[in-house]
Amino acid sequence: MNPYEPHAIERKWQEVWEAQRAFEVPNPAPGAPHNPRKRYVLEMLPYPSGSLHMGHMLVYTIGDVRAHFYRRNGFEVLRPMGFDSFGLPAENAAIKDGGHPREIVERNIATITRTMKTIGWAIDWSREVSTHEPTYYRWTQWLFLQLFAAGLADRRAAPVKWCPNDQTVLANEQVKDGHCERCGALVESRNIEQWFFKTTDYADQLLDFSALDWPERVIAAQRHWIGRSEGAEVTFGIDGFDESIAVFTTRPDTLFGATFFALAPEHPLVTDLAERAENGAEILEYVRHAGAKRAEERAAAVEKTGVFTGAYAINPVNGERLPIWVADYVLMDYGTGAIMAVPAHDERDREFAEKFSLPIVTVISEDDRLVDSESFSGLSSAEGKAAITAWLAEQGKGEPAVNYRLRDWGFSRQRYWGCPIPIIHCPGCGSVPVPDEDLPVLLPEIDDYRPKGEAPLASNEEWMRAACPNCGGEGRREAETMDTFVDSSWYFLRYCDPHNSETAFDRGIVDYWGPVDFYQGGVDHATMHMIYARFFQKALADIGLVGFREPFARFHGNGWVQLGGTKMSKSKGNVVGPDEFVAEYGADPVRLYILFIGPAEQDMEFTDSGLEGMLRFVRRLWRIVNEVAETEPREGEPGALARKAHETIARVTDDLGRRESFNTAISAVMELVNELSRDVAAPDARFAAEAAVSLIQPYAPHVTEELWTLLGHSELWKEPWPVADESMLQRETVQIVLQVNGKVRDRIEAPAGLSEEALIALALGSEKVQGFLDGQEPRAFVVPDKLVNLVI
RNA sequence: GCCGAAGUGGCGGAACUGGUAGACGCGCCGGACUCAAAAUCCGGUUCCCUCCGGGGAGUGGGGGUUCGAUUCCCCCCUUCGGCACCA
Repeated sequence: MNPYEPHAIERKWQEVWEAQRAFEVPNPAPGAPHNPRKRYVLEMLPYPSGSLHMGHMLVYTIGDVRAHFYRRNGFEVLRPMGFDSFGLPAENAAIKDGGHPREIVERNIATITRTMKTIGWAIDWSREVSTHEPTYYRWTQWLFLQLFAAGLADRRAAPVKWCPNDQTVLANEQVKDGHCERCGALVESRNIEQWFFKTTDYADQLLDFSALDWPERVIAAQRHWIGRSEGAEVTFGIDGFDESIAVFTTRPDTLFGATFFALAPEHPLVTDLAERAENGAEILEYVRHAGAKRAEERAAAVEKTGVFTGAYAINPVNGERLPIWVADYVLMDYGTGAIMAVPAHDERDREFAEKFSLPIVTVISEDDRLVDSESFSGLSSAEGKAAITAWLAEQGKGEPAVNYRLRDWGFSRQRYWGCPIPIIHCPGCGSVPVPDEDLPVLLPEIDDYRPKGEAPLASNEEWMRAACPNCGGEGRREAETMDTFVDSSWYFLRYCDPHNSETAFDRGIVDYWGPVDFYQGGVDHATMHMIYARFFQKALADIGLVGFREPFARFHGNGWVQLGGTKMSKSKGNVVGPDEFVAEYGADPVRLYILFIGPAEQDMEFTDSGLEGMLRFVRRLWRIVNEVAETEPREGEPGALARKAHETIARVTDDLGRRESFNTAISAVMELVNELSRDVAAPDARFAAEAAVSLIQPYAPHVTEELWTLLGHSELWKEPWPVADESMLQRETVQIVLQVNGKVRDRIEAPAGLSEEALIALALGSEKVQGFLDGQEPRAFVVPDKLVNLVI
């Protein structure tokens, strides 16, 4: 028997696969219909901002097991790979380590690719793309222009989040707890002109998850992020003035309980009111003070603050005068920036009312009925909402309204390392698209790309000057670049047709492969990438570029891989990559172990001793299969071992297919190997060995390929997935558990398929059972072939 | 505060449809092999009691449904994750 030498074996088979282009898959002929026997297996593409970590090891091994499993089950499997190489992660890494982002990124891509190949993942490398390559971002620009032409992208002034450290605007989605999602700096609010995608146009469509097989936690996160609220927009007059102010409320049923009115400090009416107020200076001082506060501070304020304007709003339902306050707990960028305050039924309004001794009027009773609400009294809260909204509409003082928490996606960045926005600003014609034939707008080389608060490209005067494509006059290029999430919003479409130089992708090819059947990645992208990509897909479908509206039919989130009890992170310096482990143990044991630790969707702890245990298993498998190959089997009928092998085939097939339970499939094969090890000369030992090797192949493709050869076969990766023989799953005898009053008292072997009566008779015949019956006549509950419970 | 996920041996976890709780692995204990060790192999390993036949308890806590509950229902506790002055 040769010793198990993982590195030699792995190199050998990787070379065979590469020479055979084993995992490349051709595109369909033009006009081919959608293929139901295809599987698009995809994992989120990596940022090449460093090397691979154990989280990548997990994600891509999950995808790899799926790719092998479905390929061997006769599906045409598309399993591509690429790099999300533009954007802040790569640029910040470049700034930190010195050098040009392109050099850093391309060096990292080379390193990562090498690692991926030593791990032996079954990737179609012919489809590799990197988002920073002009051949890719040309089409990112082109798709942007399609959305721009469709009115789904525009440039306008709006309140946005600004990271003072990264010196750029951030999308709402990229702010976590008031801090920059990338660098952790406290984020500021600014009102500046920005490029937006109109994600809010798709808010309702994005709330439709009916076609998606996604984990509840991810759907819940998106639903909450989009945050649809139904209610009414109500118009309040202002006593003594012509102006009126609209408010949004989800509780029109509480309108009779409004006791004051509040405006956000940024509300345009505040300056008007301040001019006419005796305490105008005080009001303006409050506004200035509130504006200086960061959003985080404002939210964290322990006490409500505000200032009275001296003006009064008129409650449209009863004509009551409500004092108008300015208060910074009212946000300008939600609803209308003004609220009717109902302290009895809103906690924040109550706090404010208590602080400033404003009245509190209860209008909803304990049993959820309207009280003190004139003719509406007695209605339930739900009825009241409808009735009051209808009445307001009749009077022209309000209408039903819906508000969303979701904001439009601000996607322009004041940074260098990103896809240039292909727009020329012309004093006469406005924002003019760069014509298709002039794409891509290449990202120019510049010396100083560090963030400086305005777009670095703006300092390249030569590049900035461009003729207006419309009038030929002197224009200036858009100097901002796109958020990296734009690049990753369509990469899965480009993978389908990666070398197309005529267009971003051929619709027929994309419709053939799409949507992604299995998407795998971190749930931390639930409210960022996963929303943006859904928006893109829907927009592109409406433009007519694709024929399906959801990019990822199925999604599975994976947990964090922890090492040494703490979450691995660069800042803690405890990141150990797969490279080291693979170099020491070989790829197969690491691949097996990362999936064996526990359920893939849960956080897991990667331990050296656990990995060594897996190495033991692989060596054991090696030894036992070798012994089987070298041993002449005894003559005889297939018996218990063959049955165990068929049971294992059934279990592993179910685990990898329906259940997506990758850890238990390994356990099942271990059981089979344990059984086989007890008798390598059994008549069915060879069958059991072949089953074990074949079933574990998706996890450990190298060692199983070698063992498969040893067993006298070839090319296991092409071998059809084994099928369990149903007749072998039927046992002739079964173990019957005998219970008395629900407690196990005996276990007996009995022929399978006995009637209830026969089983009861057997149970009563057990001496142990008799001892617990005290001679009484029991009632019996029977689970055929399994259990008899006798109750006295 | 709201939403989501989860609590099972010393540890990671298994038990899929209400039917043998603890598969598989780590760790630990014992044995074989060895001059010895490592490696490997074999056996044991939820806890408590035991006259060694066995008996009792047990899946975060409390209640309920059921012949029977890790699994279903109600209440509570804890941990992790998302969102959070969103009217």
